[in-house]
Amino acid sequence: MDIKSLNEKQKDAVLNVGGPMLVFAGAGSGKTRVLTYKIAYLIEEIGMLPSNILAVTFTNKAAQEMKTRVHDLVDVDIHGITIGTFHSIGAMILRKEVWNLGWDSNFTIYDSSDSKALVKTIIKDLNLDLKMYDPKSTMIKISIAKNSMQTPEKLMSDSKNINEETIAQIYLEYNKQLKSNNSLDFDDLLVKPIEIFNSFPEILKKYQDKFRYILVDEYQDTNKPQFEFIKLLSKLNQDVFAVGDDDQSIYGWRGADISNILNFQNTYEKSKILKLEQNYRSTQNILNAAWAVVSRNKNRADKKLWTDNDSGDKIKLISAYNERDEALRIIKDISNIKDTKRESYNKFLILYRTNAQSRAIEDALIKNGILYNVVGGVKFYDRKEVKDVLAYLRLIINPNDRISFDRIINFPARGIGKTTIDKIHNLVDSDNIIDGLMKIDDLNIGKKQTHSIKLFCKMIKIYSERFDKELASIVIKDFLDEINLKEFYKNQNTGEAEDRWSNIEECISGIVEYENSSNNPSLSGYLEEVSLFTDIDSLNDTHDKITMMTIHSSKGLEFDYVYIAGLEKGLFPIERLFEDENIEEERRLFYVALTRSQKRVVLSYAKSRRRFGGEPIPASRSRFINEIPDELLDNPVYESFNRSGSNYNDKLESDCDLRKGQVVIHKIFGKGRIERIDGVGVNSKITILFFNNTRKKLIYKYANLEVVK
DNA sequence: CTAAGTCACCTTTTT
DNA sequence: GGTGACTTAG
Repeated sequence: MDIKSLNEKQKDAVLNVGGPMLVFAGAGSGKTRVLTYKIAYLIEEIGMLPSNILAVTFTNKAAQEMKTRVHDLVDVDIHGITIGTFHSIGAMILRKEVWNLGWDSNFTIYDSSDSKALVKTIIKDLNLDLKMYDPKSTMIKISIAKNSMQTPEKLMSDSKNINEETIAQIYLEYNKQLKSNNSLDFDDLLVKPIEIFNSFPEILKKYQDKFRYILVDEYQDTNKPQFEFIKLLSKLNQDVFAVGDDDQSIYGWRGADISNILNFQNTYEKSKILKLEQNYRSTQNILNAAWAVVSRNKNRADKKLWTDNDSGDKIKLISAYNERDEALRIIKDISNIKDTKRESYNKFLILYRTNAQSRAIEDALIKNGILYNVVGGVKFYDRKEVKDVLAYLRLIINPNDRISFDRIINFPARGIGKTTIDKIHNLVDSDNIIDGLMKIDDLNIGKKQTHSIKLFCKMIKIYSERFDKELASIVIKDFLDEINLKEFYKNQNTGEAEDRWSNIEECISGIVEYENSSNNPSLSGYLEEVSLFTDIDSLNDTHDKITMMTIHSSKGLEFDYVYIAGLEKGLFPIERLFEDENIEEERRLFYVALTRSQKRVVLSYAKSRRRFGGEPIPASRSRFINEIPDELLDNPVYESFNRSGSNYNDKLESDCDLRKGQVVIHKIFGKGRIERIDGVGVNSKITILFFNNTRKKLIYKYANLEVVK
């Protein structure tokens, strides 16, 4: 490894070993380089075993990248090193140790929709009003309690009224059922390891001895259990290397506590503090703008980024008529830069505050035939059809999992309705629902239903044995054949069903991919990977596509050209209805957005915006625009408004005009051929004969047709 | 019990 | 504009 390529501060951070250390690493200051060099240094120069190193990152993708980069830096085999997210490391520890708390190691990880489903059944079982205790907000309350490490008992004794008491009661029951389902939720992955460490000192000691040196990335976004986890593990050796930037703390709403980083020295006595303040990423103008914004915050550590880079382009402001116009103007600007500077689409990033904003932009990109990549939003593994298949796999691995059982006992339909399912739940008292059902001869339900249930259970049993012995990707195909899933979708004969089946096929290729990339593949390993997978993990910015995502997802990334859309009052900074508005966190979010850019930032806002597909609501520009000094803006007063931007007759639009005879895809009706077009422009009526032999007359601007080339 | 249709709610941000 | 929960006719 070549230490000479680091600047003085970075060298300090890398070479200083022994005792706790906190590095304030500003945006673009070479934080990842420091972390990878530090690990390389520990291994190559200090002689530490890779297996004694623990590195925590914020995403799986970051973990993977870090592994590869360390691998490239050292000559030693780094196979034994542990790099992962808090959640994946928690899951890893729990697979080994959670039997101490009464779970089986094949536990299922519930995502938020599973947790919500479980909360809902509990509210129903307790005969509570679903309006009063709505599953979603109850689940959020439980999650907040877990993340502040409050037990149901504590919540119960602290409760001031019957309402709070009931929440505590639901929480208690929720935990009980998680256990009998042999399942853990996301929060448990952080909290349960701590519970084990506190109850079994010898287990804690084992991990303290294993993880001699601990590195934590994005320390500003740690919450209470994460803070506690690191503190416990490092207690013996006091070798913690934390890297973060309080200005980029944007997960307060999820329990992240900025004081973890601001009070590092109180937690770890005799710790060293270092600041990386040279920015290698952005232009002077971008940094100045970012500074003007973030320096308004009161609750922050004292530091200031500087750069040797050129001043660069000024920040451009786009003022649009509405959200569709905003999208068009952004696309125009991108095409303009692409043509004049000969850039490819993968240099461009479009950011927004809420996922819902992506739709208008996506529509415009599709109409103009520009390829794009959207991160987040409706996630692949959250799609109904994919979740159904995963529920089968989860039940096969873990027959205690009633949430998955409920999901698929009657999918595809096998004559088991609500009444039957209720009876099953009342009759089967063993945690293992499959074994329980096999034992009972008379379920007090119809002959047909009994027969159907027995068949179902036998099938699950048979496949559970097969999955033990054979490769998952092979067994799953047989399994899907057996339940006739392909026919189920094919018989519906709609484009939508066809999409659903192709998603399932994609899911199967995901299993194959997993088996090829993992050195010890198993079905449960696959399921764990899938539960902890986030969209950002699969981001591929080498394709020639524009990338779009929320600002939250963009943390840690960099792009040449960054567009921040929807800078409007109420949208960004977002208006909170019931909570105090956390303007400082919103401002940090804006800071994160600005500092993603290497060359040029464009801010945009619309004068009216539709929400929930309803009527357009007038909007005004965000206060954040005013927080950037005029001299850093290209067009401070905002460009004079003319309607040409919102007309659809410019070059961009004409590229995708429809013609008779073309084959198009409609999201619901599927593929079809255009028979005739009446009228011109966005209001024209298009007659299409769809391939399922239905004929529809659609209006161009609403139909959202995609042309098949 | 099933399938198709209607309705309400939704939108902060995510592991 | 899209999803999931609930309703109603077979």
